[in-house]
Amino acid sequence: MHPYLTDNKLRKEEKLLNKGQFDLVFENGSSTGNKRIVIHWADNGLGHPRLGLVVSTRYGNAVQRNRFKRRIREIFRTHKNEIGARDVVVLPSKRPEARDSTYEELADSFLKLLTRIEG
RNA sequence: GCUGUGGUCCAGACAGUCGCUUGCCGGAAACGGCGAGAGGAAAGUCCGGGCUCCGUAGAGCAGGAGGGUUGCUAACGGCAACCGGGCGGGCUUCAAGACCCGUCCAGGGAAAGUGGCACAGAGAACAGACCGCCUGCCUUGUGCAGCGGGGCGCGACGAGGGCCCGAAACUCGCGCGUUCGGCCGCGGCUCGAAAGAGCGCAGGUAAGGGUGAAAAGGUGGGGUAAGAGCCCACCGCGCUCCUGGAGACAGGUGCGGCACGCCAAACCCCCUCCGGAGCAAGGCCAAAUAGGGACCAAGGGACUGCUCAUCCCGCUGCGAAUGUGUCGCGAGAGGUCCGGGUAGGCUGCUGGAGCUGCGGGGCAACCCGCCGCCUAGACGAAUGACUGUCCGCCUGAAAGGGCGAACAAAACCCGGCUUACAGGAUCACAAAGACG
RNA sequence: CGCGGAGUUGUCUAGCGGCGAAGACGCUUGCCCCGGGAGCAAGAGCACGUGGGUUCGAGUCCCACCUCCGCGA
Repeated sequence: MHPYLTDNKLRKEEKLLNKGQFDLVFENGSSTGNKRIVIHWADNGLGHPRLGLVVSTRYGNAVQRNRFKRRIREIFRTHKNEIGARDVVVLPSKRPEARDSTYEELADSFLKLLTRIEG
């Protein structure tokens, strides 16, 4: 068991921090999504998952974009030992439902997509 | 009291759990403990500054910005007070002006130059005679009034038309009003085959009609052939002088009979201001690789504009028994240090034109003094999730249920402006004048 | 952070301060054809991003705002 999986923290090492790390996921990984969020993932061989977030300005203003990122971060933090050793990049869907989703709806979507990835 | 306008303030509160960024403390580290952690607009990036680097003798040209006055300010296109003007209202009055109240104003210059003023109208910027009015002349030229048509304007009008409804334009009709002028007829004359053309001439006159956004001062009186600032009074306007004011300006005397239409958010002129770039500025530390320089080690030369490559001599190793010389073969071509500098890291980075309270100055904007306080500093970029109590709002008869992120998030820092915003608190004003 | 440009019918563009805002494509109807396309003819079409201001008069000039596109570090 990797030590990062024994707690509920979210360190800087558990995030994607530069363009190279993002590009690896987009070029070598797979993707799936529903009407609220889209997930790209790829195995990273580190023994723990890492999270990346991409939210374009088309999603909304700065407050709405930050709120989306914080909620996804919270969901990732509380479920990170169910994801496996993967890099995961989460984007909001372009569908209008994505814009005013509640925290429960986002968490529900994320966990459903997670089972699809495991399968 | 209601309502409206403007200013100021708040932007649910408290407690807890799991997390995020950061300061201090402990620790070798992992990590732990204690504390701090978005806004009134942080936004738009529309102005102005600080700060940093670069440039710079001084001045000007070009370009850009501003524009009543005085003040405030680090500065401003900001703010305050005042001045002037427009609009609306009140009072007085026949009506206005003056006076009072509210509100708005990018509010220098059109007597420096250039340019524009469509349509209508006779004439539109050293104006202009269409009708009318007046005078004179002749070859005496639609007599006057009216009615109708046509034209034009108006209409909670009708029909058509019309994007779903319903308007507008447009067409037709109806009604009302209006029309300088034969634009036409009732209704003429001359010329001409007809179509059609014409139906006094020369002057004066800017009062009247009519067009227009605007017609070249207004009202009243005198005057005249009719008229006219032609003359006079008042008002307006311009100029001189005097007085008051810090000034914009205001008041007054005198003069001028009117010159100076409007547009500078048209070119332009005048005055004032502006060197450029921006924290990805700038500074410090500084890997790998490549390249530069110096010294040491053996390097030097030829070729070439220079470099590489190539060639020659030399060095080092091996071989020809050995030494000197000579010949052959092969290999090596490095080490140390220095500076620039990329990735990366650190810094700039938050204590400041700072905030609070009290006192003082000023009509105010704002300024001065003293006490106290420290209040975000991230960099794929920190505030999220959940629970409870109270509070507010919505719904409901109640119990209960729902909502509480409305707008919108620092990115070097300030001062403004502009724009967005659920709801709440609070203060000021609402007059002049009249009535009770 | 610093800048630039553009918003005019369904689409793409014109448009001296004075209009019923113009053109092409598209659309509708008719002719032609067995039918379609092309061609010819006729026709319809309430488009000046929003709000103020200057002016007698604004699509045009000025100011503020909104939206979109683009550039530099």
